Amino acid sequence: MTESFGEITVFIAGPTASGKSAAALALAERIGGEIVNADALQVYADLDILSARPSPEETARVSHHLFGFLDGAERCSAGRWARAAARAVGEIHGRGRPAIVAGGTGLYFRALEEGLSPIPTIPDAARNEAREAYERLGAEAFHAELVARDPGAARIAVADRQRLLRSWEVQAATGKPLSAHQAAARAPLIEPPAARMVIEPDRETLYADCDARFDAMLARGGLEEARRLKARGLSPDLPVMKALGAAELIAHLGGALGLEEAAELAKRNTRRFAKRQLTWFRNQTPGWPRARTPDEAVAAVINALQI
RNA sequence: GCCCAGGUAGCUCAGUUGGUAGAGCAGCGGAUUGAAAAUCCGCGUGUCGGUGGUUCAAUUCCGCCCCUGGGCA
Repeated sequence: MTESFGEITVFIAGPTASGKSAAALALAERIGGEIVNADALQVYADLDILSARPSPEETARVSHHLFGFLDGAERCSAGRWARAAARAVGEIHGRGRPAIVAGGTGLYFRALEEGLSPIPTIPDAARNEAREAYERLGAEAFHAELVARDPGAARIAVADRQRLLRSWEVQAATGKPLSAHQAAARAPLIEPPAARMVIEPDRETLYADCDARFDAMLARGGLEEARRLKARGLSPDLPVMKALGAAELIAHLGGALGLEEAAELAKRNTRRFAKRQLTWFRNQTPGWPRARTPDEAVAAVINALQI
């Protein structure tokens, strides 16, 4: 819209169904920006309807990046996403335009803005070894063994299988404790954002919107999308298989649940997820300004940019 | 109008032989360094329908009233 905005970055974060995409789109049109996805599941090509990806009409209006760019058989990660996002932001700036990073994955924003401790990609062999050891030892002994090698691992809860495995596999692959890696300095992957915003609707509205959106997904063919994903026969461990809605609908297609039941479960799990996101943003991004609606968010960002 | 049954957490209910109450589901708070839509930790949130009475003490017993469901008219 004007030249004055130039090569800046704006973050728009918020829980699922809070209207982030709409806000990002409106803002992009106002300031001539391009949008970069910061949502962990919207990166997968297999999830269009079920991850509420922007429509063709929307992507025709403004350039969108990092949506549906990975096959479901692949595994995204905070590091992988952050590198791709930094590249996308750089390219957008190369065109002299603002980059609007929008999504609901708090860790991704942090990885981009603050960086992650440098740790090499863990080969499958180490991952498998960790899982094998976990099965063999059981959580208790696995945790004890881990702490013996890396006292820093003591803060990981015994029941937190995922972090336990991560810690083990990093040590196995690099010969150095995860906590030592994490003590290393982190470097931001991009220049500091010119504005950051969290859309934080009131709880009742947000939950009602979560429920309504799932019904809309079903109406738009969500069940068919789940059927296609199920037909691929991918490993249930892959992130794409954990998508809210997809997981419940696939369970229904397998005969485990009635459709009504699956829908209720999907809505409930979506509400819980939205709550976890609110907790993250409340406590992990305390300095970011808040808005209750997409419109307020856009207005506040514009205002902040003009000061 | 009369007769039953019931009114306890947001919902469905349990319970207290009188000492102000607890389950499931829903919900709430927190952690978060490459699976993060993941993974994990913590928390009953309550005028026991209302009002009088009996009692040291009533959510519990008694009376009356209100509400809901069923039956009879």
